[in-house]
Amino acid sequence: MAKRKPTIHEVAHLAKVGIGTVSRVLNNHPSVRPETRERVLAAMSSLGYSPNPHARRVAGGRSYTISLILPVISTEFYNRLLEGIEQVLSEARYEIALFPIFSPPRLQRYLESRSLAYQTDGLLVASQGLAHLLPDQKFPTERPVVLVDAYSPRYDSAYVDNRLGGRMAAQHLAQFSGEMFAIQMQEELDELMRNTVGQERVAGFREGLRQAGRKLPDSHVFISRFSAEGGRLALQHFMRQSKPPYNIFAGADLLALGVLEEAERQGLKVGEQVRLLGFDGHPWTATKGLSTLAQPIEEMGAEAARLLMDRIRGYKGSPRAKRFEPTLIVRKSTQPPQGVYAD
Amino acid sequence: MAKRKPTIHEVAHLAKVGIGTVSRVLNNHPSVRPETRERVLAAMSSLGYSPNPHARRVAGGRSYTISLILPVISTEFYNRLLEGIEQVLSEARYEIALFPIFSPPRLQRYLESRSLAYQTDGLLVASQGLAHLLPDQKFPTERPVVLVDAYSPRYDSAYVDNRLGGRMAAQHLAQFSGEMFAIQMQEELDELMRNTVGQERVAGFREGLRQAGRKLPDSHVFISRFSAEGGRLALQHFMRQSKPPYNIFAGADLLALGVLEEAERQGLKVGEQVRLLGFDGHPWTATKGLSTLAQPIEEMGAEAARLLMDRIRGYKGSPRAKRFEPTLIVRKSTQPPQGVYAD
DNA sequence: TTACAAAACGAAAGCGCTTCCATGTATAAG
DNA sequence: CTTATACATGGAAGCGCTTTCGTTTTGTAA
Repeated sequence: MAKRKPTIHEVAHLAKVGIGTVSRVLNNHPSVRPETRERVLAAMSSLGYSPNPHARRVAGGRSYTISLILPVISTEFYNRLLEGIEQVLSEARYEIALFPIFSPPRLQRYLESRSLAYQTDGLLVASQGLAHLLPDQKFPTERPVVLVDAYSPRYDSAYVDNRLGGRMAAQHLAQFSGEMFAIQMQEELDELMRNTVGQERVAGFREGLRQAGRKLPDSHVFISRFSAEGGRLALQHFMRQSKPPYNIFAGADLLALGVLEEAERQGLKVGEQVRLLGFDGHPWTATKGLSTLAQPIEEMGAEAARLLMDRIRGYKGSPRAKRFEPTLIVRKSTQPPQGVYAD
Repeated sequence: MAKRKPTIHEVAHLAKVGIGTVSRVLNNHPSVRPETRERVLAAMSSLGYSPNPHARRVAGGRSYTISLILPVISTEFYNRLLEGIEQVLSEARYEIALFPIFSPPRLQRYLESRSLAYQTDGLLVASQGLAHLLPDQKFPTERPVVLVDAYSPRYDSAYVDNRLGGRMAAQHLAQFSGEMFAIQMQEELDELMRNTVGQERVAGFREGLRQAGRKLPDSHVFISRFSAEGGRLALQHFMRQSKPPYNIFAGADLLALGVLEEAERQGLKVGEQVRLLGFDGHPWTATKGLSTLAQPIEEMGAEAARLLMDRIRGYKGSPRAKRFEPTLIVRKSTQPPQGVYAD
């Protein structure tokens, strides 16, 4: 028999206070004297107390949980996003329930009124173009909804300016001689992932190149699924049409990784015959010497969480959008003329 | 203002019964007269009532939720698995909380005592080799644990015999002339995904080929990440070493898909110059004419859910293992001598 | 020191359920 | 027709919290 968990009453008794005070300590209510709070905290840790979240939910009339709806790809991106979200929400003693979208019917079920997603106090939606799937492009819920890594005029959103990222890539790569190439990622899961991210980045890239007076023929854009192997195929494809040097803007670090692998296999020197710029700024790019456009993923997640908490706390204004910009990090894959590239 | 949700009291009042009876109807308690039950059910639907799960949890002392811990790959597989699990659990009025393992530290956090995963009534773990990460190879929880798509002597498990699948593949492909090849999938996420599935399938394949007196040189095994593009690279690799026909056992349908794509690109006729056998039995293999070893994924999920429910209901016996076998489905990618392959 | 507002606190009243116990009703046995 | 037994039911108690309300304590100004 597992010994029963201690309750708020035992803590109150041990700390010689009422249960109301214990609850106030739990919820960071201001009117508790510091020394009382200390005493309560001490009692808690000596008993190994942790509050029963279910009781909290029924008493509070809220679930103290939010739903995060996200696609099942790009592990690393979503891991970082979650990191940022969690940080903000845990301060508010909120939990996150994850809803990976495995398929369109499943999304529908998530949004049905009996499901867990529906029982939460708010929705964080991290899927581009998800709204397109829904009637009226609106989520069928009374609860607040915030988009993250996506933009819509109907909802609060926190997103990165991918188009700008593309232009920054162009600006950076334009310094080099040789032809320009791009790898555009394309998600496959039918409508669900009507992800415009890949398009936007490459569109920005194209735009930037035009401004710089450089060309990007359609045949120099390789459309790839989101995998390292896609990057390898892309480089093979480019090698079939042109001679080095190749200036390649990979729509994502993972694609760039594949290019690195294939370049090594083909004996091409990265930084000279292959100049390569990724997108995402994942930690491992540092050790690989990969230049990249770093996205402030964690901050974006944190901001989205804040927007949602504001709504949950009753904020009623019109939708707010928080736009983030990527940061260029230059490493040896785009062997810079000198140090960090300056604007 | 959203109108307050109806409670059990309103239902009781409308149906002219006590709240106890309503609760009994909710929980399928046997001692409710059919006509009373009807009346209560009618009242519920006329009020649009649905029970408050949080209240249920605090009153019942259980969370009526189980955790499903799963890797972030192979969407399709886990979608189907979830389908099977859901079916069983929803009958028992249980919810599923999903915990995708984005990274090892995150797994640790999931298992920490304050987290949601810990608050649930049981764990369903769908990750090969996950246990290896943990001290003593045991999950740090008092709650029942059931493995799905994985086996361990310490826990109840439901799994598919991958080795057998490999042998079946060998038996099937051995009818053809030409050299043998295999694509072995390998997960990348460090320890986390120490997934032996790919190995087992290929090991079984090798074993079966040996019994059939056929060879599988090491150089004919291409180790690939889990992506369609991996399959394309594999075929390129095989083409560099040998001439057609190629008899290829792809460790997964997704890899086989890549082989199909590359074969078309290279102008190789599938079923003649390239004989290809997948693994998984995903629905789309039918339209692609891909032969495959179908796994009873949904059934496996359902069975795992049943094992877990048994434990939650108090079953105390020693670990039970439920083994499933794949089924060979022959299509035109392994142009059969005649109809369906018979044992 | 007294007077009074503000801050800190204890305890009671819920939150919406499950479960238990007492009561009532129908059926079987005597 | 009576007594025993099972089944059906209503309602109170209780799950562990939050929140409100009223009381006590503290701090501050007179």
